[in-house]
Amino acid sequence: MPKVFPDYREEAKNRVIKESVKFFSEKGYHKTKMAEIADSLGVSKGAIYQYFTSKEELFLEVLKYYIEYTQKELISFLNQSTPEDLSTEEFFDIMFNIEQSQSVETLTILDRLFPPLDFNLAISELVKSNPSMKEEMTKYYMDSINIMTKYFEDYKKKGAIKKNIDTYSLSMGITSLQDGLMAAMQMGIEISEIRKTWKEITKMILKSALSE
Amino acid sequence: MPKVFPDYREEAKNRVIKESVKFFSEKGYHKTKMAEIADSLGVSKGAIYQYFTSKEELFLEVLKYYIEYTQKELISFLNQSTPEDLSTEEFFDIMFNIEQSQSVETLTILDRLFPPLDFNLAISELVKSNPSMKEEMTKYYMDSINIMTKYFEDYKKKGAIKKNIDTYSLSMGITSLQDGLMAAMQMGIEISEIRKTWKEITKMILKSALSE
Amino acid sequence: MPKVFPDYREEAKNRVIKESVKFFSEKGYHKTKMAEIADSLGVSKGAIYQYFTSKEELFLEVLKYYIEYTQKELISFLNQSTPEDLSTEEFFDIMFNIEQSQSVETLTILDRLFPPLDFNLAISELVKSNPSMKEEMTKYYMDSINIMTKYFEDYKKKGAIKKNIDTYSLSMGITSLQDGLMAAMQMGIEISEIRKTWKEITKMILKSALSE
Amino acid sequence: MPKVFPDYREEAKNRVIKESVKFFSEKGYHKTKMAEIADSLGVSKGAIYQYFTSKEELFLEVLKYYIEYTQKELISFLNQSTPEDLSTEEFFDIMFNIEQSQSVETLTILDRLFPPLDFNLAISELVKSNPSMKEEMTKYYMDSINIMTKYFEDYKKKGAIKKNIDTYSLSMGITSLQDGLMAAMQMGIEISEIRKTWKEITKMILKSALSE
DNA sequence: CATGAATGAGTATTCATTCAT
DNA sequence: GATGAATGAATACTCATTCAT
Repeated sequence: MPKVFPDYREEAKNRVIKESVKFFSEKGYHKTKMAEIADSLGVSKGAIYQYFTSKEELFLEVLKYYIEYTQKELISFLNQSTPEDLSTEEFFDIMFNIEQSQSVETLTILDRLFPPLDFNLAISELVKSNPSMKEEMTKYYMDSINIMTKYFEDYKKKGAIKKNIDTYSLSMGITSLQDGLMAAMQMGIEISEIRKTWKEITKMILKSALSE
Repeated sequence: MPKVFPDYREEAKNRVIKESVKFFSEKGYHKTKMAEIADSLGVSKGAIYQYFTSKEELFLEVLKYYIEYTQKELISFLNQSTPEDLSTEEFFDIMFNIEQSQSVETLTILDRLFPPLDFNLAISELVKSNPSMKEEMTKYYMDSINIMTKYFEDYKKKGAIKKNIDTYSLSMGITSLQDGLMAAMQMGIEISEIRKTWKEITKMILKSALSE
Repeated sequence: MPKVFPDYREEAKNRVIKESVKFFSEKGYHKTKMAEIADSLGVSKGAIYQYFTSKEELFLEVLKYYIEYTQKELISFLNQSTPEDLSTEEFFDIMFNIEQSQSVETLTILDRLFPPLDFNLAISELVKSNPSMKEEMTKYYMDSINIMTKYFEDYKKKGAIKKNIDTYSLSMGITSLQDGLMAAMQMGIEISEIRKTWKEITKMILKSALSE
Repeated sequence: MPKVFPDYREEAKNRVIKESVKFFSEKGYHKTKMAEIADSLGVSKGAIYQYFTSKEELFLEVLKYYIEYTQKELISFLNQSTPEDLSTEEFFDIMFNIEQSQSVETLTILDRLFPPLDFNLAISELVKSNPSMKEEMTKYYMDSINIMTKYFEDYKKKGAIKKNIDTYSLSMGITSLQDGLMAAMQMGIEISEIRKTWKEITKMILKSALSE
């Protein structure tokens, strides 16, 4: 591990972030201790503080990492799909970070990622004492909506989506449905139920939105 | 209030719960301190422990109080409305705890209540150290879905809802949409945007679900 | 120890202050640990934090306590003495907190008090990050000068001090001499040497200041 | 500067010392971090440890540097002045490290040096964990006194100072007055006030000490 | 010689909870 | 029942110092 390597610092940060994801997603912000992240990385606590000023900052970076990852997944999916594909199991699995095991019955959440709502408690708490963070989070949230809006707008121009549809509301609706179902997942609702709901509801929405 | 009064205890508990709601909803679970709840009530910390074994228990009671309140609102609304009314501003305002001020422009969130998402999230953290709690919370969540399902089922029998519609998925979809928009509200998205999305999306969903 | 006693809080604070004096004076600000103060008092660390927000605040209170004590000693001495008495061993011993043991040879510094300069390091450090504290300290310092100035001014009116003497400078000079000798004491200079210097120099100063 | 140069080491040490002076004098011992000294020098922390075993040792070297500098100034002044010159503004400015700007009103303390009291005090804390250091510091302190004593003794022999004057006490008195006024300067007392006190008090002392 | 990543011992501070009065 | 002083376990964070490169 050449420590004088130019991008060593950047790589080290990333290693910490990736390790932290596991803990924050599994145990939440407060139950996660700096000591256990350090232990898990096989380094001292001090080492983490070389890269992140505080636990809060580390959490924020973890958050960004996750959000950016998710946005990329979304963009990549949209680039190769038609609106109808949104009602698809594939889209559901990607956006909900679900991994299909051998048997269709056992679905597990990818442990290298995590449901975003697991963070929201911490976010909503941290945001209250750190208003600048709110802006940033809002920005990320809106970005996702805007990406989808542009996508729908394209299809609207092509005539695939009805003229009278507000693509921005459509995007926010679909995003919200996803977020809400993510919460349901956390409440312990069966994934199969959630997946079914996703397919049914998006189908209904799209049926109204798409031109015949 | 004479202390010999039989349900003095019950009333005292309620007073604590109602005061606690403000803090938990405004500052979240961790940032809320037992001391400040006590101060705000004008009693000592010890007094609270006369009624609640722990902060966690208090929080749970607050949760139940909120959920029951919300369920009542939902039931009461459903009792006097047709499915179409779900796309209505009235329903939105009730379910999102929004209070319309004099001017249409200024909408404020009722401070005596608060978005349920914050709760869902606090739960998701607490649930991990108290698994028995998960069941209870899931039960509450499902109850709400079931109430709505029964409601839709009635309309299905009457023929107002198409035969092929899965009313359970419909209910979960609408509930999730609501939860997701609640999250958007917390992210700082304009209430007018959220309301618009709610109206548009529910209208789309219902258009597909309702018989012509 | 009745904890609900009206002035219990005030008394408890004082007990902490008096205990802390020992440690701060002996080991300085940084080497003194909250834990040892607590241990020495036979209470938990938390107990101290009930009365003082921080170590810094505790230190400040200790400081005030000391300064006020010293000012009182000064006032009391001046009230019953003529300027000539300043060159006296008694004054020296009082102002330098020196206690004469059985044998004249063994002089010990009172352990319930402490040389003020021992604090100055901490003060000068803390003052830099807490400008409001500087004002307060300056105020205390000036108060002492002013007390002495008024005293000399009285004697000037009575004709005992020459008309052309600036009593303010005289006061600051004597105070500074004292502070400087206190530092010398800390440097390990023999107390007998310091005492001798005090007597000689004050005598010289007063010889010039007092009317024949 | 070629690294093969024999006293490269010595020069490097000096560079570190001169840079450290700024920080120690401005922020005190504890608030000064090795990292900031290194940064300010544009080198790594490790580099400093090539020349100084520890922060404490560095601080001590800085101290010596300062004391030696001050002693040189004192010696050089005494060599070309009579005792009366001690009451002079020039002596004050030199010993108090004050720099006269264009206008007489704006006096600034040289930032490359700093009041010795700050050092005395830092010593008093460090000395406790490193008693051997005390001797060394005491030696330095006494050296200064002795230099002045010898100086006065010369004048005593010449008959300029009264026979009955203890020149050692006289020296310690003047040194202490200086130290005490240095403390006053740190307390935020106006330099003009301090300078005035210096002139008045030394004049009084010398009036008694010098032969008519 | 120089670097700077990693160390790890050290500590102030917080706060839910208890219990003597 | 009520009080609030005391508890004590729990943890984030600091920074002088080391050492592999």
